[in-house]
Amino acid sequence: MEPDDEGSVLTQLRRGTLEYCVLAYLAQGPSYGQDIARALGSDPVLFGSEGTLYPLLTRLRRRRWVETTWQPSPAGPPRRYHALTDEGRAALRAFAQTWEPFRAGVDRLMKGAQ
Amino acid sequence: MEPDDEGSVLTQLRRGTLEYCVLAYLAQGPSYGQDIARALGSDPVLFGSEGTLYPLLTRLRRRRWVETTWQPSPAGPPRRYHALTDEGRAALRAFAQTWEPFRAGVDRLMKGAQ
DNA sequence: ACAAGGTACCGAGTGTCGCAAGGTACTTCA
DNA sequence: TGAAGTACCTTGCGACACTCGGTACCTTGT
Repeated sequence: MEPDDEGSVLTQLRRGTLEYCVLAYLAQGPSYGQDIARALGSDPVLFGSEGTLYPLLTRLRRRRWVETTWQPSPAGPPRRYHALTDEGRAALRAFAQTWEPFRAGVDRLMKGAQ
Repeated sequence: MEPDDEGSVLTQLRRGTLEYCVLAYLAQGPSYGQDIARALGSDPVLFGSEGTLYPLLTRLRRRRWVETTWQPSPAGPPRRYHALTDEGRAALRAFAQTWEPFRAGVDRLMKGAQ
């Protein structure tokens, strides 16, 4: 893929934030893969493809930031619901405190560049 | 390294933005490696170590976003000055237009998570 | 009954890029 | 002459978003 393709700029931007975006979405209530993909995908800026999501969710599970339960679907195969743990909430708060000054720093530099 | 270490969160955040931060700094005037490192390093949020910078500058040069000239230093080895090209300025503008909605999207999700 | 299509989950392989550590070279000054 | 400061550069590594491909479940139409 071309390195100066705009898509790849977004790809790089999403690194490190995507998993916290998922956490933030889960903070509003438990959800399952396809729903998360649709929700974050509705803002095409935040989320690329579904193939990204499942490895990410596995990572969150391994870190015990989410706990999962299988639940039957009204129509279709069962869904794996992901619920934030206390550790997950703490990680999300920690991220928010890192994100804030970072975003401020980038904004300041960008503003100075015009 | 611990995955929930705060340093590594920043490392991931910097991906994709760091090179545009350098471009933004260069938009204020040509500069050389050590000076860029000091300038961005003064905000410890944006910049980690010097080892990151030179590969990054090489990348910018290869994409013709900067042009370099060697100039003698008042004291010490010669410095390689990096100046933004028109292409570099265009890339910076394009990034600013990608960054804006991205940052807005993350902010919105983070705000909704409390 | 059984094929087709929608829903849902998952994994292997790839490439990019920030980082740590280590290395080279030039200049000045004691 | 050797130590200290400045400046540039490379190697090896790890994290993670992405692409592509695959499996399984359930409903519906014929």
